[in-house]
Amino acid sequence: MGSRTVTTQSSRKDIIFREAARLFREKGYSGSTLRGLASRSGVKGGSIYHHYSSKQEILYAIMEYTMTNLINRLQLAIKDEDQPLEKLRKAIIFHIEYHTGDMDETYVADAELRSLEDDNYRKIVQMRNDYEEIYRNILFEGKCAGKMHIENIKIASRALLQMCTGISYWFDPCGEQSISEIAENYVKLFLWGACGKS
Amino acid sequence: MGSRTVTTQSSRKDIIFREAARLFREKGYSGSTLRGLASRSGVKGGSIYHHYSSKQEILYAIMEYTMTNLINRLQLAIKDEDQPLEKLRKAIIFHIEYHTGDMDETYVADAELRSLEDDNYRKIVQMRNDYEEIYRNILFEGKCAGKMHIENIKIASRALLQMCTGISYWFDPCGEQSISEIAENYVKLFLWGACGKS
DNA sequence: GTCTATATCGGGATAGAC
DNA sequence: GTCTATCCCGATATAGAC
Repeated sequence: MGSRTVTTQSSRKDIIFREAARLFREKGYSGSTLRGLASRSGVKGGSIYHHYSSKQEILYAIMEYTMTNLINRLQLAIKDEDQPLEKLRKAIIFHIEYHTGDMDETYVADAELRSLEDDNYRKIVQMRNDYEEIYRNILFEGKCAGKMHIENIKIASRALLQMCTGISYWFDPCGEQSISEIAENYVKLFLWGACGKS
Repeated sequence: MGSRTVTTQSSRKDIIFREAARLFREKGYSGSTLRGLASRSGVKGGSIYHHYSSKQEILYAIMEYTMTNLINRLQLAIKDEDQPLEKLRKAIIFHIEYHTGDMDETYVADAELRSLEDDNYRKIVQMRNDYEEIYRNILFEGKCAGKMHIENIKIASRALLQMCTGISYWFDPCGEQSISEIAENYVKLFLWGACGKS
């Protein structure tokens, strides 16, 4: 997204981007129409094509932007931490905070893989794998250091991420629980389980 | 689904039902066409309407059938078990086995809520809530009995179900790991966490 | 119960004026 | 940079023959 460094103004392209994420989240990619997107963005149908060359390009832009952000910021969030348990904790919290902060984009990035055309599909799958690999590495380090007892790292990392990503399916920013409460709850749940130390 | 009690033959309606679940899973409800469904089912487009009155009715049939099955069979799976931990174990295993056995139907039931029209939507949301409530009750019993240390039951039950449902997003029936291996792995993970007893 | 033919509508995308 | 007008296609659904 071409966010300006100084001004607080959103360009029309930014608005279309944001509204597309919201619309795709609500109705799915196939269920969304460019006329509907135009209407929410305050323009008429044809004007979309001044900013994007196709519907598919909008979807790809959302997913590429989201995955790039996820990977870069996750690396930033854990780079100063050596202790595996603490590293995992920071990674989990980052994932949850990003997924509850940019809920529309992350939901789309998570749910609309099947709507990508071949080339786009390959690129995003690759990025998703890169992201997950960071979590697998953390679990692997923790296991080697004897801090975690994980039988199968692939399974555990998937379970962890799915459990955390799922928060954005029901999280209500106006609800009673704050993000950090929920996040800490998930960290404990994954580290110590339902029967572990309270 | 009108499954016969004796014969092994699938009626055409059953075939359409099954192929619809497969198609909706691959392309999403909005992304699927009745022509495509007809083609996979071995009939021409118009013939679908002899069995179902609309595309929406097919989607609802899949979701209603799946949710009914889930609720009934879950109750059956845990009805003879009093011990909370063992009850939870059986419930988790049931959920995973059903979700990996009828992958297409359960995926659709999980992902296509937004494609349901108002009345259908309300009914399925109600059923989904009934299903989740059974899990919440198990966690509640376990907590009261002092067997589980769960801060927030709503959060924990959602985390659990999302983590388990997610298996059907990547599970490969031809892969190396068997369902029961994966299921036991998940049970351990949820009960004891990544740092608990191995 | 399945077919062919068709009505009707709404979608993505383009062209050219302002 | 946005608009209006339009092209073209494919979608759901219906009607009536076989």
